[in-house]
Amino acid sequence: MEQRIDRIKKQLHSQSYKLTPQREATVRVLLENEKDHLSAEDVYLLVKEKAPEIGLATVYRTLELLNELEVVDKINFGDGVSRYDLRKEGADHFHHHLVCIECGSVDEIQEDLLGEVEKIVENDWRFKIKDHRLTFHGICYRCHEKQDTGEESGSEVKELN
Amino acid sequence: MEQRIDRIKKQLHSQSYKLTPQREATVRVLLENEKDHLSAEDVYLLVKEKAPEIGLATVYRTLELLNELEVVDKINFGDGVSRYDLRKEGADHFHHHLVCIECGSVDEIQEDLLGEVEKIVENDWRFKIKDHRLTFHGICYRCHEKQDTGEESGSEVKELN
DNA sequence: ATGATAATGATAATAAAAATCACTTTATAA
DNA sequence: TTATAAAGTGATTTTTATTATCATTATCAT
Ligand SMILES: [Mn+2]
Ligand SMILES: [Mn+2]
Ligand SMILES: [Zn+2]
Ligand SMILES: [Zn+2]
Repeated sequence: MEQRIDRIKKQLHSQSYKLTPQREATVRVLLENEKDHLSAEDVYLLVKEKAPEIGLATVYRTLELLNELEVVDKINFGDGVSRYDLRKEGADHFHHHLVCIECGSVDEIQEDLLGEVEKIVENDWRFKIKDHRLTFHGICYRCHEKQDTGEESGSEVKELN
Repeated sequence: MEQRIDRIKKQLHSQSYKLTPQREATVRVLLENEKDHLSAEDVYLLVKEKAPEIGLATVYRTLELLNELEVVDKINFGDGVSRYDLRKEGADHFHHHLVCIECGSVDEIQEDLLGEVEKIVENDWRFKIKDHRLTFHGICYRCHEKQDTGEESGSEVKELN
């Protein structure tokens, strides 16, 4: 955790940005919620708990900055807000997502899986890939099991797409 | 074209929706711009040319309806607006996209390419895939060539992500 | 210290999408 | 047909995520 923050600090410095208290608080929230997919508003509310003086604009600016530095990836699941996803350190590809249309859960796939596909795209379409977004929509394993037992779904998720 | 509209008409009727003149005009615009990725506003402006009395709200409602019927797919390239993409008839998967970070062009890949990947996801994550979104960000072949000759990019595209 | 620059927070502005509502068109049934 | 309900429309307002503005504060280099 501390080491991770230190490396982000260095990364900021290398582009002559500073790790201000507000930025650090924001980064900490992201690290502490690594598995989640927080919106700017989500981040704002969480940061406020430890740094109540922070402004929403600063959170937006920080997230934008972290996105430029490729510390976070900005992603849109089609529910009307951008979400910010901490990029795994050293990962050379953005991980993939499984969005459950039943319960709204978002699971992650860290495995690349696209190696062959990307080769084909680069060769056949002469397209130099810099990044990708891959999201599957479907039914997660939890909802499969629930359906078997006829249990309730218990979620309040905005309709996707 | 006419046959396609007829099939969409039947599809609407099968769910007891009507193909009103406004809906037909909207569908025609989508068909005539099949290769583009129009926003609701884009569609509105184009429909107005042939049906000037149409309202923006109706266009939004029609696009939402066509999305439910899986006639169009709603997609977000990270530039702040939803775009509507006519689904190829009989296609059982949503096609993929190549977004050029240099010139903003969006090219399409109709080939599936994900067969093996989806098998792995369904087996290893026990996730029943219903749909997917795959977008590559990078440099298109046109911009590659331009870079060789040092030519100008000539685009005014909102920053992606 | 001093002046320059970067960063912040409050607030206003922007704009895409959704909601509202009066009105019109279409379907249904007496 | 007539009337009654339902579906659809267009103008408009409302919502809300994000961006822009701007005065103030913190940081850095001389
Ligand atoms: Mn993720
Ligand atoms: Mn497309
Ligand atoms: Zn689920
Ligand atoms: Zn290009």
